[in-house]
Amino acid sequence: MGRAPCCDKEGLKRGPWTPEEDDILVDFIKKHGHGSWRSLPKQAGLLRCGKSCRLRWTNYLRPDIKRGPFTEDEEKTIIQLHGIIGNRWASIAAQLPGRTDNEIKNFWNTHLKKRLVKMGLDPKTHSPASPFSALPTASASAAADPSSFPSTRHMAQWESARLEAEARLSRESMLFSFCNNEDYPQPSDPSDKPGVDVFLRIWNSEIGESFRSKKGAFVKVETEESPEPASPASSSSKHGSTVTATTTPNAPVFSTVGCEDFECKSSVSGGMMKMVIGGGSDSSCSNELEDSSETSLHLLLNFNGDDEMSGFFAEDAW
DNA sequence: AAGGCGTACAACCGCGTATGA
DNA sequence: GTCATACGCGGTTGTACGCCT
Repeated sequence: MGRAPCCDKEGLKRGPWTPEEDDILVDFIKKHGHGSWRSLPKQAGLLRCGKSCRLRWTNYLRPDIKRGPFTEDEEKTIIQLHGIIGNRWASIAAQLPGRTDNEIKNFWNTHLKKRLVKMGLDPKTHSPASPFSALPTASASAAADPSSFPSTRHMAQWESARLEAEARLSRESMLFSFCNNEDYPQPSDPSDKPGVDVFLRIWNSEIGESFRSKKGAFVKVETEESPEPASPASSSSKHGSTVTATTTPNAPVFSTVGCEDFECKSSVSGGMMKMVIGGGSDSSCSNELEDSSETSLHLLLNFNGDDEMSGFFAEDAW
């Protein structure tokens, strides 16, 4: 399929935008909306291609863009989501109102990626780097046993704390949101609702959409109250995988949401939270999903209970 | 003061995909 | 079903800026 050129390059301006160009673009979009980006520059009187206008608007001029440094909560969200879905900046940005994919991508590449590398973690997999990688102090045994690696435990402990809070909040949200899942209320600013159920948000976001679009995908996340560290050897089967973590006792809650050939069940009862996303019978598809989800969750949840998480966000971790 | 170097971020490029004729 | 078009996304580049020597 032939791809149309982005624009007529002749006579069009490139490079940094001037304040005058910004004003023209903002004024035009305020009055007319952006409509077709391709025709916008001509209509607005800008010597730019539509693509450049769209980028300038979405990444810089849009009124709802949040400026300023990333908060710790935003950093945590980025790291967590990146560990799960990788370089899907647009999906990550969808979870951070006011932040653009470009901004998050830049922040990742200039700050967070380096921090992970410095900590001896592979920024792609978030798993401990091999003993042959850049971290000279990482012993072979630590690399072989992620649970013994302090940095991993930092991440894991934070993740567990989130899970605990999310399990608690799930009790309150599941009954209502799953009954009306098409209109699940998204927080305008997640920072207003710290700990809001990430599973529900993910399920109702593009990320969830990507899961739902995989017919036959099957993921099972199970948490149970236990004083013992989660076993690294979680069960894995044709139907999905099981991951365990510590939660607090909860009142029984059970709800189900689904579509034609896909189903998401969740329950919280007597200290056990169980979430099952499933459907179909295509095991090859199932395996594909299991790999990424299981690996990430295993890594994050496989830890001891000591309090070392603060180190990840400590100054010296930069 | 000047040059070198590293960092941060805006902008560009090219590919994948959705949509409509 | 095929093709053309437009848009969105992720990777990469260019450049301004600050710090260090």
